[in-house]
Amino acid sequence: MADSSFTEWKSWRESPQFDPESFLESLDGGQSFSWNRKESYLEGSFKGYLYRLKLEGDTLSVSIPQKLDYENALSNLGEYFALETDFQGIIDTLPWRSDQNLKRAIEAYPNLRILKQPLNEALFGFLCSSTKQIPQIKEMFRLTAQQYGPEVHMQVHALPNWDVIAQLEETDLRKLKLGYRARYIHKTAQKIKAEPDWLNSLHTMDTNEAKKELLSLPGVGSKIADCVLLFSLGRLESFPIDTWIAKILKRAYGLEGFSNDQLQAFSRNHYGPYAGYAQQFLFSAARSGVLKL
DNA sequence: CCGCAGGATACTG
DNA sequence: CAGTATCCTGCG
Repeated sequence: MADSSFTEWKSWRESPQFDPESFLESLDGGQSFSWNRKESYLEGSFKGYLYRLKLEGDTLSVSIPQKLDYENALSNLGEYFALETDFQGIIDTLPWRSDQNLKRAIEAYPNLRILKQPLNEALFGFLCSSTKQIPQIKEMFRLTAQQYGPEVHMQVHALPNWDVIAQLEETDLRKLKLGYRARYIHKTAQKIKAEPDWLNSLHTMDTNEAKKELLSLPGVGSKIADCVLLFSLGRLESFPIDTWIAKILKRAYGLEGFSNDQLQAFSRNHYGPYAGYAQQFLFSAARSGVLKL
C-alpha cells in the first residue's frame, strides 16, 4: 500500500554496492539497533531522520517522510554508510589468501560495511547491550525512543539526546527494561551533562586516547568501548571481543586458554590495521552458521 | 523453577 | 593477575 506521507522510492545514485545478505547484515546484524525489517524494506532512524531502504537487485532505493529535507537526509545517509571508505580495497589487505575462515566469511558477505553511526546513539545502544541479544537491545532502544524521543513521523520516535536522558531518574529508565544498565546510562548521562563537549571531543582524539575516555564511563569496558570506536568513530583497527568472537578465534587458530587481551593482541597482529573489519566478517559468519563453532 | 544470554564491576585469593 | 558473584530481564 502506498503511503502518501512518504516520498516515492528513488534509487540512490551514490549508494554503495550491496547484495541482500550484506545489506541486512550491515544494518541489522548487531552494529546498529535502530533498523526494523518490514515486508520489502528496512526502516530505521538516526539523527532525527527516518529512512526506508529497499534493495532491489543491486539498486538501493530510499523513501523518507515528505516533510523531511531530502538533500540533508541523503547527505546523512552517505555519512552513515561511510561512503568515503573503500571497503573492497580494505578487504584486499586482509589475510584471506592464507586464512580459510576469513575467506569463507568474506564470501558470505562480500559487500559488508562498517557503519559510522551518530556517537550518541551508538553509545546508548552499546550501553544497553551487555548480556542481551539483538532483539532485546532493539526493544530497549525502541522503548526509550518511543517514551522520550522526538516524534519523527506518525508515532515513530527517534532516540532522545543525552540531555533529555539526563533529566530522567534511574527508576524511569528501569521502566524501559534497561535493568541494571539503567544505572550506567543514568550516570553516563550525568557525566555528559556536566561536560557537554566531552562526547564530541572523542572524534578528534587518537584511538587509544578515545578508548581511555570511553572506559571512564560506568558500564563501559573494553568490549563496549571497542564497539563505539568501530561502529561510530570509524576506528577500523578496534577489535571488540565478545563471547562469539572469542569462541571462533580459539577454535579457528587453536588459542584455547588465551585471555581476551591475548586474543586482541593476536588479532591485531594477524589481521592488521583493519582488524575490526575482519572481526565483523567473522562475527556475521559465525552468527549465521557460515562458520561452525 | 532454573539456566542462561553478544558484559561490567567489585571483590577475593 | 585469575576466578567468581552480582547486577535486571525475558525466554526456553
